[in-house]
Amino acid sequence: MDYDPQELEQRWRERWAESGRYEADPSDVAAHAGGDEAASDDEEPTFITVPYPYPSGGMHIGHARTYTVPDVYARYRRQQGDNVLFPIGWHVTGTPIIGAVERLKKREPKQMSVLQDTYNVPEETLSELETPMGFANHFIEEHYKKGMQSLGLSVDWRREFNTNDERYSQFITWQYETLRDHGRLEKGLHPVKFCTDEQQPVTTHDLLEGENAEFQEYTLVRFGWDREGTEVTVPMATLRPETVYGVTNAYIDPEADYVVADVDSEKWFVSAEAAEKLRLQAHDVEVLEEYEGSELVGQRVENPITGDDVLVLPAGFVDADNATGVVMSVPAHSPDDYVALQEAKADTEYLESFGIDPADVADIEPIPILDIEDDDEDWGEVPAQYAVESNGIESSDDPKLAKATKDLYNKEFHAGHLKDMYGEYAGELVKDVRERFKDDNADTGAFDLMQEFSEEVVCRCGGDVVVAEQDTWFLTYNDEDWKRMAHEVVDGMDTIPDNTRGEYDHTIDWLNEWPCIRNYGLGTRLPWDKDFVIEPLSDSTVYMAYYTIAHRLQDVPVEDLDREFFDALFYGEDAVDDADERALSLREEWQYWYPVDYRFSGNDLISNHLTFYLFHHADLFDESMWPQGIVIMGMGLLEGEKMSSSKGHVVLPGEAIEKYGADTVRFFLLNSAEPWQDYDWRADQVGSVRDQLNRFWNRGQDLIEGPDGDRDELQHIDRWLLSKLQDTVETVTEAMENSETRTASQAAFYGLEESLRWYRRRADLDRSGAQWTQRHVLETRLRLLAPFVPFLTNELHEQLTGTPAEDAPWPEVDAEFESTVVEVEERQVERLTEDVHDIIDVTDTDPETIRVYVAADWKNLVFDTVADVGTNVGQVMGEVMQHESLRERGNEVNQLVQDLVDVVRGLDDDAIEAMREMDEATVYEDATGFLRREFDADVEIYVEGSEDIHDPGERADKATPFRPAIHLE
RNA sequence: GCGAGGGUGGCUGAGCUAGGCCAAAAGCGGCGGGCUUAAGACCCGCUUCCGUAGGGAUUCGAGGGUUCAAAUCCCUUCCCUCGCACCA
Repeated sequence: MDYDPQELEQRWRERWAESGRYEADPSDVAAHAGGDEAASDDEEPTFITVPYPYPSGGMHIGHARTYTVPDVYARYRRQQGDNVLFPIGWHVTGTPIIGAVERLKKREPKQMSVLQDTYNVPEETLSELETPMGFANHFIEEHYKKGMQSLGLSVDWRREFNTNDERYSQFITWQYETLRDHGRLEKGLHPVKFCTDEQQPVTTHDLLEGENAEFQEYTLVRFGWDREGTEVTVPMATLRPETVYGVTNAYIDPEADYVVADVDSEKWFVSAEAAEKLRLQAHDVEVLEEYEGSELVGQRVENPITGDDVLVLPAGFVDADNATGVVMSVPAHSPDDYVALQEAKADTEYLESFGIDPADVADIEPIPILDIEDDDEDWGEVPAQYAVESNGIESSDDPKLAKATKDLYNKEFHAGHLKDMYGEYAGELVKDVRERFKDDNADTGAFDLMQEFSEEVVCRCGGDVVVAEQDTWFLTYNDEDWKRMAHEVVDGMDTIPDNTRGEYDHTIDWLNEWPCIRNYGLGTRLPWDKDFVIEPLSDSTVYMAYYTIAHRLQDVPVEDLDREFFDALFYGEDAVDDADERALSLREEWQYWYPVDYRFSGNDLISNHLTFYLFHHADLFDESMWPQGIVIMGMGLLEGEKMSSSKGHVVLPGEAIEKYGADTVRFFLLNSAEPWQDYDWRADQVGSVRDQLNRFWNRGQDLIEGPDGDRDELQHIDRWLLSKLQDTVETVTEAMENSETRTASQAAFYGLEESLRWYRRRADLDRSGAQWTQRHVLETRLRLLAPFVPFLTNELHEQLTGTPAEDAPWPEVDAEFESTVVEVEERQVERLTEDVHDIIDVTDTDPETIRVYVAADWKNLVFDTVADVGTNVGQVMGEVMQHESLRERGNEVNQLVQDLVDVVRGLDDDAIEAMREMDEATVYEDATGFLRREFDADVEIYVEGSEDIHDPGERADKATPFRPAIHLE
C-alpha cells in the first residue's frame, strides 16, 4: 500500500468526526478510551487551552502551528490515560473586524488584495462579508475551522462560541460586575486619539497617517508675562524639562495664530491649535482674544525656576501646531537652538523689523547646565557648539543638524551630570532625575503637562487627529495587593520555558492602570454604562472557564444568565440565596475541568494578555482554580521572512496540506524547533519531511506484510536495538512532559532511525528474532509519534495491531530490555568497525585478513583497578604495584594507567561497571560474521599473550582494554 | 536606554542549566558508490586541514581568565533579533 496522505487523512478525519472522538465529558471518561488499556477510574482531567483566534482575516501556516502545538500535547496526555479537553472559540471583540468590513465596503485596493489574492474570497461571496459577523463567520467557517479540522486538531467542537454572543456577554457582564465590586475598576482620564473633524475618538485602523505615532508627555514650563500689569502664563513645551536652567530666550512663530485664553481660570498665551487641544485634555478653556504670534515677539517672559527674564524671538521654524506653539531655547545643549541663535544674531534686519534691538540678542550667550561624562570625547563647556562645529554644520538647513541634535539629546540623557545650580539634583544623571525634577516642579506649580503625538496624525476623513483626554474605566493593575496575588499565581505555576518566569513577574510589576473600555466595537457593553464596550484584551481573561460549560449553557435561556446564576456557578450554592439548579450542575463540570493545566500562547502576549489572565484569575477565583502552567510559543517565518497577509507572503494551511499532507505539515511545524523557538517554514525542508514520512511508511508496510517473528529468538544485536528503544522511550517521555516537541520527535524519529541504520547493517534481518524486534520497535515508535503524525501512525498501528495508535497507551520503559552491558558491548563493535575503516582509508588497502588482538589479562587487571580507585593516577599506581606481576612491568603499566584513566574519565558508573562485566574477545568473536561481510575479509580474533596467537605484524602488544590492536593483511 | 533571547562547520540547527566519550547530533546541500535501460525515488559511505595504521593540527563572534581539561564556567568587548503597551 503506497503512502497516500490525502486519502488516508480524509478517512481518519471522517472517523473522528463520526465517533466524536475528541468530545470530552466528565462522565464520559471510559467510553472513548479504547481497548483493554483503559483504566478509567484514575483518569485525570487535563484542560489545555490556546488563545482563541481572531478571524479578522484568514488562517495561515503560522496560525496552524499555534494550534498544533497544544494539540500534540493534548494527544500525548490522552495516550497517558488522561481525559483531555481541548476547546476552541472565536474572538471577535473590538474594532479590527469592523475596520476590515469598512475597508471592504469601500473596496480599498489593499484590503481587496488581502481578501481576494491572499485568502481567495470568491467575488460572489464578498457581499456576505459586509457585516462584521458575516465577515467573521466567513473566516471562521471557511478558513480556521476547516484548517483546524484538516490538521487533525483534537478539538471538542461542541464547545465553540464567539465573543459577540449574548450568553458570552452575560458571562463577561458577570465578570465585570464582580471585578467592580472587588474594587478592581476605577474611573479616570486617559489619552486617546481624537479626530477634530468628526469630534470623536478614532483607532489606529481609522488613520491615514501616523499609525506609529506615540503619545508624548510634554512638560509645560510656565513662563510668566507681565502684560501691562496683567499676569499671563506663557507655557513653553519641552521634552527636556531639566534644561530649564539653560534657557536664554524663547521662540514663537510671528505669523501663526495665537490666543489669550482663560485656562482653568488663568490667562494663557498659546497657539490657537493648542487652546483646542488643551480643551480636549480636560482643561476648561475659553478663548478671550486672538493674535498673531508677533504679539509676543520682543517681550520678556520670566522663567519660573530661575526668575530670569528672557526675550521672545521670532522664528519660522516654530510649529504652532505642535504642543503650545511657544518654545524655550537652550543653545548650550540643543544644536537646533544653538544654530538658531547664531542665525538670529546675524540677521539684524529681521530683528529690527520686529522692533528688537540686535544688541540685546547679541548679548545672549549659551548657559551650560550639565557636564557630559565621556572618556572618548571632550564635549567642552557648550556641547551644542561642539556638536555643531565638529559636524561641520553651517546652517539650520543642514540635514546633519537633526541627527546631531538627537545624538546630543541621547548623550546628555545618559551621561549628563547636572551642574551645581540644580541644588538637590546637582551631580545626578539626567536619566535618573528628569522624572523627579518634573514631578517636583509640577507640584509647586511651575510646570504643567500636555499630551502630544510624536508625529502628525491624520484621520481617514482627512481631519486632524489630536490627543484628547477622556473619561474611561481602568482595571487597576497598579493595586499592590492585586500585584501581589498575581505574583503568587506565577509562583505556583509551571512556566515553560522556565526563563519566562521572570517576564511575568516583570510585567506584573510594570503594569499600570489599563483602560478597559472603548467607544465602539463588537463585544460586551460595560454593564453600568452601555455607551462603552469592553475591549478585547479585557474580555478574554477568564473565558477558559466558559469553555467548560459553553455547550450546555445553550440550554439555559439568556435572561436567566444573571449575576446570581454565575455566582452560583463559580462560587457555589452558598454564594447566593436561592441557587439555580442548572448553575450548580454546570458548576460540577467547571470544577471537573478547572484549573487550566496548560495554556499555550505566543511570547508577545506575556506583556499583556497572559499577565491579565493571571491577574483576573487571582482576583476572581480560588487559588485551586489558578492557572497551572503556560507554555510560550515562538514566532514563525516564511522562507526566512516575516509572514504578511497584506503582501501575500503567506502559506495557507489548506494548500500546504493538499500538497504535502497534514502529517507532514504537523511534523515539520513541531519538529523544526521547540514550541518557544522561532521557526521558519521552508518549502524545501517541508518537502524533505514529506519524503522522510514516505520512507517511514514504506518500511512500516514491509514489516506489516512480513512475518510476526519470534520473541524467543533474540540475539545480541536485537537486544541492543531494544535497549536503544528503551533509551528513546525515556527521552521522548521526558521531553513531552516538558513540551519539548522537537526533542521528542527528533528522538523518536531521527534518533531511532540512526540506531536502525546500524542495526540493518549489522544484523541478519531475515531471522525471526530480527523480525520480532523490528515489529516491536515499529509499534513502539508509532505510539511515540502518534501525537505528531496521528493519521499515519493510527493507520499503520491499526494495520499492525488492530488498534489505532492514539488508542494505545503511551509506551513505558521495559526494564527487561534495558541493558547498559549490551550497549557498551555493541559500542565496542562499532568502534572496532570504525577503526578498521579508518586504517583502510588511510592506508588505501583492501585487506584479505583482519586480525584483532584483545588486551592481555594483566591489562584488564589494571583497568579493573582504575575502575575501582578512580582517576587519580598516583593512587591507581599505588594500588597496581601491589601486584607483583604488574610491578615487573614498571613503565609499561604506568603508561597504561595514564591511558585508562583518560578512558574512564567522564564515564558514568553504569558504563564502567558494564565494561568490567564484558568479555571483549567473546564480543568480537560474535561479531566476526558481520565484520567478514562488512570488509569482505577473513577475521581472526586473538587474545594478547595466548598460546595460539598468530601475530605476523607484531601488533598484539599495542592492545589496551577496549582498544584492541588491529593488523590488516 | 530598559527588558528578553541569540551569535556553532556551505545552510538550518543540536549541544551549552550538571566542563571531559565534542572535530562537535540531525536535516538540507555537496561529493563518491550501489540499484536502475535511464532520470527520479531509494540504499550506503564521505563532506575543517594534514597524514601510506586506528593519529595529529586548528576550530564553536572577538579578546582575556579559571581548570589537568572549555563550544560548555567567569570577565571584557563587538554584533544581531524581539518587546517597551492601551493594539489584536
